[in-house]
Amino acid sequence: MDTTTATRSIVDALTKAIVEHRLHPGSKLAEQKLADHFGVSRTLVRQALFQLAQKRLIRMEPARGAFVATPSGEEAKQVFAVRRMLEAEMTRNFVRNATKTQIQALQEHVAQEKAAVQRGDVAGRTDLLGDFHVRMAELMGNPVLGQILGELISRCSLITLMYQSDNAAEHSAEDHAAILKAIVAKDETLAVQLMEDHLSHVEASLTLDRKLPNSDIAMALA
Amino acid sequence: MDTTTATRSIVDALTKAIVEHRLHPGSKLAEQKLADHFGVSRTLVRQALFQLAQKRLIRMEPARGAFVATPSGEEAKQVFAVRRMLEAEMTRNFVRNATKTQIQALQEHVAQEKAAVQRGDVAGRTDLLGDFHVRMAELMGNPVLGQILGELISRCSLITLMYQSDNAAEHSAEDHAAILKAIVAKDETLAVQLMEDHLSHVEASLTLDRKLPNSDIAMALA
DNA sequence: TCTGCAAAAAGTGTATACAGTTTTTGGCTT
DNA sequence: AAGCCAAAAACTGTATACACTTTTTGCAGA
Repeated sequence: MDTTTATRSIVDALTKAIVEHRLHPGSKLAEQKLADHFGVSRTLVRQALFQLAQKRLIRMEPARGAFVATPSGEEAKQVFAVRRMLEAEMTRNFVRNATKTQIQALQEHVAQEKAAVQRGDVAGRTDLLGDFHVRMAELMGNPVLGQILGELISRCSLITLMYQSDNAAEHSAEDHAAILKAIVAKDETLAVQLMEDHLSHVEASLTLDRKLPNSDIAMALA
Repeated sequence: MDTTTATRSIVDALTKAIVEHRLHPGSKLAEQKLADHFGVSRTLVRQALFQLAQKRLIRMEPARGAFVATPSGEEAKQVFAVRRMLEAEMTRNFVRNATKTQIQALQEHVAQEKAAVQRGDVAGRTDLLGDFHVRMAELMGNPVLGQILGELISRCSLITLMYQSDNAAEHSAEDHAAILKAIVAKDETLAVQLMEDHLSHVEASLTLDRKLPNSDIAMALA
């Protein structure tokens, strides 16, 4: 197993746990415990933690260790702002250049989303809803964009968990379907508009102005 | 010295060396040599290398070590595409929201660029030309955007080195001045257009279709 | 019972050791 | 002289050791 693979699997496992909300914002991530759990030494765990810190999914405090990140409302707004910038243009390019096969791939994806929503599969739904955006980026043949968006979307999962007020996320699947419809109709302006609206809706459904939602509390309970 | 600080200074030193072209694409970065040079153990060097790998400034090959990255022409195009997406919108927002103080800050920056160009300070010039864009992002009060752009711009430094045909970079200072003029005039459309053109010019000045410019050669000579 | 403090426990930060792999070296054959 | 193979050197990947810091524990005193 080459060096990246071992570390990579730890990064992936922790990312999944954070994004799927099995690890709560503010939780302590003790190196030895993780090492025992994964059956490796602290060395590999530390490598993984540094990578997660760079992706802003955790934060590291000197001599105190790693904690699941607790993004501020400010940061949340910034993340959404960047997403709107990227995804509006991405959508525009997609309408212009997408092949039938690519559109079909997205249609299948949206169908999967609907299925997950209908059977009440929360974890799968969250996964798929985020993947819709990453998928689109990848289909555009721009992995650089795809990776950046992927990281922003991971951060959004954390943000959503921390600030979600109602479960507006359920409407996302419908938003995606509407966007796709505009894409099929080659209506560039509408598709872009719907994408921007979609992201704004998600952001608006959060109560980003809440005062330190639960970071201290979560840490106290950890 | 907390853990991040030691590693951070190594990351910064290596980033600077790569961006300023003192380390050429494809060069081997042997851990022990770096450790000796910085007066630390391989542990900290490895941490730094992993961070640089995540920023795509180096690549790590299993059991073979770290090498200064040799981005492909494809990747270069993708990086520029993402930059255009982000910076077009950034410019638009800047025109709308920038305060006089912020505009003044940019004007001073452009003046510094001109000075560096006139006195033939290549290293300083390269630095400042990239910083113009990062500065603008930071002035917008969006550090998330600033960090992403900063990383893209670092990658562009590498790309520019690998593929630059003529020294069109010298025109960048003029481009910046023109963009700023449009910003001062509050001409949103023009400013955005000039920014897009500027990035396209830089990209066009590169010969991205060259076949593996020098990666093998550089590695052979390393 | 509550506060304060010191000792112990747990945890992080860095260096080093060691196993396994890749690269280099040097001589042997053709 | 060129090519090839084996031994040596160099290097990476992971674990462990150890110093130092933070947190917890438990007891003494008010």
